[in-house]
Amino acid sequence: MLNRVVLVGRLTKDPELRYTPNGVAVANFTVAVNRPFSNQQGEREADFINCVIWRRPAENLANYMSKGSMIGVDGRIQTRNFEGQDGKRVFMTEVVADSVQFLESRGSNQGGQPGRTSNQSQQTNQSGFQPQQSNQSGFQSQQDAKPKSDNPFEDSGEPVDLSDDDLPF
Amino acid sequence: MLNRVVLVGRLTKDPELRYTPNGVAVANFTVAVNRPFSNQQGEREADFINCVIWRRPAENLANYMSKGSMIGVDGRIQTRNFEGQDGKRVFMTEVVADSVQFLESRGSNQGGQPGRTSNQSQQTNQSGFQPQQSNQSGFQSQQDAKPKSDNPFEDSGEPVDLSDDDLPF
Amino acid sequence: MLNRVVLVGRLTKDPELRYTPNGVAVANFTVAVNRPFSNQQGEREADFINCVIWRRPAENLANYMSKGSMIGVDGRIQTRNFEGQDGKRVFMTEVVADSVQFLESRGSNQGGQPGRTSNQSQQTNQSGFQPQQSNQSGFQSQQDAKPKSDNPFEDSGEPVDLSDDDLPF
Amino acid sequence: MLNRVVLVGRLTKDPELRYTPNGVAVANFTVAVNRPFSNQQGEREADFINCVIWRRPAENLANYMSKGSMIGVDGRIQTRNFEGQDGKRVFMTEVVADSVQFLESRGSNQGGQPGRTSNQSQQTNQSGFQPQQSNQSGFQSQQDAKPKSDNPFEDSGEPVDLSDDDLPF
DNA sequence: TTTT
DNA sequence: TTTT
Repeated sequence: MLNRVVLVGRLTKDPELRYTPNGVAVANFTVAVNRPFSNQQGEREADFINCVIWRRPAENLANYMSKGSMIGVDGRIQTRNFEGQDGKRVFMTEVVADSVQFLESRGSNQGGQPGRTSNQSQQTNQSGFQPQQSNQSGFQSQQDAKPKSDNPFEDSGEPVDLSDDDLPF
Repeated sequence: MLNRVVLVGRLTKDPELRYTPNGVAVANFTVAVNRPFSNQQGEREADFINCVIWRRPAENLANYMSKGSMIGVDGRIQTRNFEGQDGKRVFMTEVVADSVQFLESRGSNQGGQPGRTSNQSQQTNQSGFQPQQSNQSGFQSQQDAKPKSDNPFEDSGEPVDLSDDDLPF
Repeated sequence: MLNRVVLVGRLTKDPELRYTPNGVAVANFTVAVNRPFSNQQGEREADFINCVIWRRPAENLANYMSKGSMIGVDGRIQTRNFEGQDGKRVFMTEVVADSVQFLESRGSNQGGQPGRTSNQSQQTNQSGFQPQQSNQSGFQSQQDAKPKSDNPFEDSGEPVDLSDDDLPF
Repeated sequence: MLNRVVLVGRLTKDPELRYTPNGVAVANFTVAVNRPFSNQQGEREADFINCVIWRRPAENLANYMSKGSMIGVDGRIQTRNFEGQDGKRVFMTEVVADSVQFLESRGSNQGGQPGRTSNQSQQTNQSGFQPQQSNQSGFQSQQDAKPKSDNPFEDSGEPVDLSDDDLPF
């Protein structure tokens, strides 16, 4: 049974990185993909597609990409259902990403805030490692080492209420 | 912005064919796609993916495929939201199929009820046109002429409460 | 950089299973995919797409599928070039399959030769294990155990002139 | 029969725009897609995938994208064979693009030569229409109007030796 | 409950 | 609120 999804679009907000009780990283994010046609009012609409990614690539995504970043996603559609807070069954459909490609971080052309990894200007960045520059690579998150980061959210790695049952492997 | 989905799986129920007030055919269906791995209990789970298809291919799907039929779907992910019956906003994600491939109708190997198009045995079918035989083609619904059918559901073509706003073109 | 291919079509011949000097299984096969439109002569043409698959799934494919079998392929496009026998550089494009789905073996509906695994009638097969029946599963080759087989070609596993350089991992 | 390809990569050279004797535009181009893994020498290799696109999107591609531009491709694999100049049959595999997405033109971050559409600096471009800026859109070529251009190659539209038999519709 |  |  085949189940394959490929998306290219922009993050509607910063990815949300969490850790399962067992310490497995998982990031949720939403990709806005503009439709290739206009509606009857002549407007271009978009689809807002919920995605999840696990482990190392989850951390890379959270480190390098932020609201507005353009990414590519290769994955599969997953459906789940769970008890809602009102006791009703909630059905949800999301894309489980096998890999994510960093196509362009928000601000990469304007010298703005390049992701949440840094508050210094991109222009004066001396690190030599600038994953947020789309023109340098378009690399995939799976192969990237996890860089040192002073992002307290990520470093804390505090477990949240996430069952390992969601783990696809 | 890229948005591409390919699925192969089985219909969880007969496709539901409707017509917009303007007479445009639209079919809703759900595809069960078995996951390629087992969960922690060692069971194989499936994803149940809601799909829509418009116009002629919608009619072909409803005519030839039924619960249990294996199909291929080529399409894109669409998200919508609407006012639920309880006044709350409902978000939904579905696949809009560009084309559907008929891979095998339920019962095609066992001589059972081949779709809803006929109540005579497949063995004695003299029509010469047997779309439900996966070994004869694997043809795509887009190219197929709509055959005469005494299926009252399809012929009635009664308009239902469906806005043309949903039309993707 | 994204590179994703999904195919559903039929094997134009039996898969060719080989082993690298290191004993790694690799199978070459060609999938015929009918085009969804007719040419100017009103004929339906097909694309004949060369594919490779490695390791266990290669053995499964060779064991269960044969000329005429319908399969699904999920993979990526690979290009290579090598010195031809006439000293000229040969460029080739093929699909490297990550996984293959067995949709229907040739003969599964006609009771003919079901793959190369058996020369007895499908009707009288008592083995209880009939992977070539598309109606029983549509399972993926990755998860299947390699069954006992008296196929001399497969068992010999004789090394051929295949470099491990071709190995994608 | 399903046949779907999605690529994201960079043009290895400027697209080659031609016209059939009937005046139908067609562009050939090659996309380099870096592989997501290293070979045994620890080097990252790439696949160089030949593509074709027809009609309006062919002209848009040639107008806006050039060597080094990053694009997304949604299409299908096509195989053809023809008589080579040495009388031998040549088999070729290429991707027929249904649509192309402009992700980033070469030079869009460095202020270099932005495509072949202009020889003035990107900085001082007053046109208000800057398709080569990936940060402004990521629009698809299908929807774009063909802009006025003084590119002699494109304007001449001289017919070349291209059979309309290649036309996919 | 959305990106450019 | 699921297919084989």
